[in-house]
Amino acid sequence: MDMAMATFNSHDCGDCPIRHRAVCARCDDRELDELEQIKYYRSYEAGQTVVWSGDPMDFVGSVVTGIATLTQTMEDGRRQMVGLLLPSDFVGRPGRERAAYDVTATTDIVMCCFRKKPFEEMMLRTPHIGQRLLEMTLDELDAAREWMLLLGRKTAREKIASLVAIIAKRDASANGAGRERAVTFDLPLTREAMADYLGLTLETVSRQISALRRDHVIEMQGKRHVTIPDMDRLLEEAGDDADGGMLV
Amino acid sequence: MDMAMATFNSHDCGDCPIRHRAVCARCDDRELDELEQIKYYRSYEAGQTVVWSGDPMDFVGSVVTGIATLTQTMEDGRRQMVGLLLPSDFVGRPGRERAAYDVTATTDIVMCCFRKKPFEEMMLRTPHIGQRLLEMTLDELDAAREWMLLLGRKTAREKIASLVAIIAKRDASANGAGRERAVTFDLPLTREAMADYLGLTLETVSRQISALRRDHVIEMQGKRHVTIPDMDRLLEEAGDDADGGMLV
DNA sequence: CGCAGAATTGATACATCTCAAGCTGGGTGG
DNA sequence: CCACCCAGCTTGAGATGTATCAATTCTGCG
Repeated sequence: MDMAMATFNSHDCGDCPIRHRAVCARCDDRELDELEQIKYYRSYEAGQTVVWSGDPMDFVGSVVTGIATLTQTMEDGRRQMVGLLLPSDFVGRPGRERAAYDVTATTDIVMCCFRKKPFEEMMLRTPHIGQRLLEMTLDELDAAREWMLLLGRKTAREKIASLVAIIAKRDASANGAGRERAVTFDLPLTREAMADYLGLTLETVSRQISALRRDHVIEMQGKRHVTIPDMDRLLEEAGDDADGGMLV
Repeated sequence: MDMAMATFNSHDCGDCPIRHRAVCARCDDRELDELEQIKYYRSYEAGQTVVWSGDPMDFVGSVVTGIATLTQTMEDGRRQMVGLLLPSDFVGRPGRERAAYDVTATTDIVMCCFRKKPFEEMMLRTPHIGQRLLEMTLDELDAAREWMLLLGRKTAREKIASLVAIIAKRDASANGAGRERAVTFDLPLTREAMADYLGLTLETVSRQISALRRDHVIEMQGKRHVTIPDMDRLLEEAGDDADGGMLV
């Protein structure tokens, strides 16, 4: 808890790091005040389960810091990650009683939660929230569809390259860096989580990472820290068009 | 065109077959009047492309009758279907200039289109539209995530069984039938389209259909008409829990 | 009737999975 | 402080499911 809160101590929406990107992005000061009435923070340590699929869920909320995942599990244990939740991403569905997926913290996380009932009522009165949520949901749907192409049609090597590219891109946009020079960052996922993301086994993930390393598409310092010497080369390996499929 | 319009001749929202399910579902009479101002119908024949990915798109709209697909294509030609559009499903994204996917009619279809600019303006004034669109988008996101599990973790046999189950379920709900007795319906997709849906080759699709037929999980009259003697058996083969993963 | 697109079936190749054996590095208790 | 331990990771060898290439067989239609 202390670890997770270390980088985030404020309870004031005004200096919230995700103020301009989360579900509250379009809210004016009055609306923010109202949201503050029903909000509270919760922290989870890396590895903890936030909610189990099928469990009742009496809140919705936003990831403030850290990374969480949405996964689906079949009866025999096969697992597929279906969402990667980064800061500002929304968890839960207004109008739904129970969680549809397992939500797991992969790093320490802080969430900004709203009690579901009051939030739903406020949504009806406050178009700004619904509008922003629609926008975010459409973005998620696009991401899910890109992911479907990856799962259905890409080779293991392309899958790994794609995942690395996605994380690199997110990091670049978070840190405001351009594409001009070598990018470096940490993989926030274990090999097993990557396998669940990509529809592979963890052994195949490991092998393909080794192969990309051998071919100098990526460089690694330790098991988690990655350097991309040539982003265009990586995107080529990912099978995306050179511009990374950006939809303006 | 005539074929497609045969089952739908009205231009009055009042007797529209998707009135209660489409993006206009929550609209009152006044709002419907306003929508009628900016709406027009278009028909496409089976096989026709409605829009190409990347092309400018100056309308949004709903499928009224027939079935269309959303597909993504890689540079080397690999294709993955990322959406199956049934009557009442929405096409296009408010705020987006260009189509993100290829939209193709797989049967003759009729679409109810709205000019994009006026529709966007009306959305800002009319919470009912945005609310319904949010609901529909969240449903699509759930469907996309179920599909991701299929693409990432299911075997070819399970994929085919799942697809048949999905179509059977939709048909049952359209025709109001319960689960009690044998269901029969037409596959609205070619083997190739099924392959694109499932992330398989068309040969594998064909082989697995033959296998399910041999094992009496499905029965077929001709190449398209299917009978399900035992729905629970089919769901078992699909790898879903017995209740089909219904989220109430 | 015969052609063309759609579907089936067969033989083989190959990518990924499975099972199994080590490796590595950071934390812990003796 | 060091040896051990253990989770996470890597690598290997062999099995297997699906893709690929190729040949027929259907089926609807001009």
